[in-house]
Amino acid sequence: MKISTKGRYALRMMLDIAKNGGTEPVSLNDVAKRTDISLKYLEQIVSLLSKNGLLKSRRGAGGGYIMTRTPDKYSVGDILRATEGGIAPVSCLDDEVNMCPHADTCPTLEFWQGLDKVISDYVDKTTLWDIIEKNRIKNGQYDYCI
Amino acid sequence: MKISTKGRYALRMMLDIAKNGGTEPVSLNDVAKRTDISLKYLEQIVSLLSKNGLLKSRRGAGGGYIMTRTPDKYSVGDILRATEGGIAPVSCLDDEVNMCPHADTCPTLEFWQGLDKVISDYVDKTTLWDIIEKNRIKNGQYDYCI
DNA sequence: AATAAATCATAGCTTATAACTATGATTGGA
DNA sequence: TCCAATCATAGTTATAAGCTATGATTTATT
Repeated sequence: MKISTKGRYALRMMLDIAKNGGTEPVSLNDVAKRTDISLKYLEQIVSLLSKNGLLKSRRGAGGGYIMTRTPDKYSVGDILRATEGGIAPVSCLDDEVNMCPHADTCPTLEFWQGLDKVISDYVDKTTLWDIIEKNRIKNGQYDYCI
Repeated sequence: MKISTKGRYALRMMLDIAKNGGTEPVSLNDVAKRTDISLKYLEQIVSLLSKNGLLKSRRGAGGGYIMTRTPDKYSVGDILRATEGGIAPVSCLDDEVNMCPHADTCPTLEFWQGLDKVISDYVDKTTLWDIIEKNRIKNGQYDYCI
């Protein structure tokens, strides 16, 4: 029941780009230094984010990544769904492919659906802006544990 | 972000024992047949449940496992915590051992704590009785997908 | 007392996934 | 033409999941 590093690092990265980016693109190299994640691993994760339309890229020198919307328009759910492979607590709720043949009689399915819902509701209502705003107070030096 | 088979099977097993047990112990062999889980794997999982006081055992012929309380006194959270190794979405929230050195400045910690809370609240408020009761209506043949 | 049915304990095994690292191609501004 | 960046894909290593296997111990029944 753990979020993987992909999801956690993606959140770090998006927060970093939200803070340090403006009209100019933010290079992954800079993100890597600030977030303490290897450039090569970030490249893999960022590819998921841009494939899913959360970031757009500019190639070549002076390039980098730019947000496609304002921080309050990104839910953490958007970010986790793009990078984890489905955030449902059981795989049969992730998509039609994993949907089980006897879902209609499974005694525990309803319970798992309920759990999925409280998780989804929570991650969908929290935005990047919320997280940034709450941390504005303790403005100083920070480090991520997760 | 998936619950493992240990947690899911433990829930199946507890439901099975709740339904099929009374004053007499329920043997794992019977549980194995009904739930379609291998006896050997069930033995491992049940050991976690009895270590944590969720079941008590009677050894020898005619033995098996008996519930220590009524189904409405078991939350699904009890069962998952006994069998998964901590249900928090990030390991630094599981226990003091994994607690991170710079938790006081981590910008995302509060978000994860909030997620942990909605999950805990949900699994703690749902009991075995709730699940059994909801399935009493569709009384017939059933199969678990999960 | 012997047998069989059960739990209990621990080790091993096989597969999948996580978490990266490495190599190199492509793009585009200075 | 550099060089700084993204992009694409393959390879590597470590860890954990998901079991299976072996055998000991306990206890009701015959």
